[in-house]
Amino acid sequence: MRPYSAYDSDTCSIARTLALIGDRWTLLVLRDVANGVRRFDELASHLGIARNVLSSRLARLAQAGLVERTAYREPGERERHEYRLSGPGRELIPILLAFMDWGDRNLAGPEGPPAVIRHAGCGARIRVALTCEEGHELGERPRLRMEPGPGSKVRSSGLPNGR
Amino acid sequence: MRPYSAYDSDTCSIARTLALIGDRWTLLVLRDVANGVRRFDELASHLGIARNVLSSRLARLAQAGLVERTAYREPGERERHEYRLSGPGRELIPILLAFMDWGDRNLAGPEGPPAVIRHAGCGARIRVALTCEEGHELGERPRLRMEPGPGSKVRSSGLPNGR
DNA sequence: CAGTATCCCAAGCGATACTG
DNA sequence: CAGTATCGCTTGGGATACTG
Repeated sequence: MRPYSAYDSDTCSIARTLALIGDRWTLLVLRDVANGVRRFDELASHLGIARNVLSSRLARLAQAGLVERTAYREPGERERHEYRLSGPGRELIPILLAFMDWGDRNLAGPEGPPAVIRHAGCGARIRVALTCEEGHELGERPRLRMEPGPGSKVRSSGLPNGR
Repeated sequence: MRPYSAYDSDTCSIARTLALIGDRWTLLVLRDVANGVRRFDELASHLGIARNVLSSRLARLAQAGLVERTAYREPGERERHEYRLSGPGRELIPILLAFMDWGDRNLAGPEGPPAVIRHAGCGARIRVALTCEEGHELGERPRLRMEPGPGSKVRSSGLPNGR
């Protein structure tokens, strides 16, 4: 069986996702949009991001289909635009919550976490968990095994340095 | 009730975590280390990362306590070093799996996912899921509510632009 | 093999000015 | 208000050379 490093690093869902949203600002933009910050200026002001950068991030997210840019008009007002998560965009929420969970546990001060996520229906806290499709409980230190999938790609090691 | 944008953007577990591991390479380094790639040269070669950058990332991760750098010596060999995830580092695994899950669903080609994670015990696939502490099932589009926690911080809007 | 140090470049970012 | 365009800088990163 091949070692992990025999497989191409870029042909990996983590690497691919990172290439799309793995820069300094994108995840924070998505966090804000997920929390109902919908207008350009409000995003810019809350995040403290440069306007051109925000513009380019929103454009990329819209093109990738993670965010929808829609026009609307409140009575008496002129037309405005707003940004919302699309379907695939909402599927990113576990990523945001996984970051939040880790930060809460490892980087929060003694006061406690800066924010709490609750189930809107019952008010209980939401957590990110790993589940086994057989239904087994996975404790704190689950034993995982990674194996190549159908889309795996072995590294073409023709070049001198194996790249 | 204050809108989300009234709270400081940096005082957020997502922002804090991102400040630590949210650059172009760190998560990939962690992915490799989590998969048993333990030696410097193997990491450098597999990732295609510049050696100085790898060096600085590993140093930061070691200092933050996410990765442990240990010396060891195989019989007859000279001393070597290896990198492994520490306890807090292993807690990052849900983040990695959340990225992987999203990429599998949204960025994989028709062949299927490049890799599969299984429960070492039973061989069933592992998924990332959101759970409610009351035990409610959370479907595809769970209704979540974010509320300020004890460590929340309202934006100090003394400056002209509200920063 | 396992790094560290140096050099240089380019992407990414911030500030600002401008347009609908 | 909601962006786009331009400019200049800073920093992250790549290549390479060097040391234990």
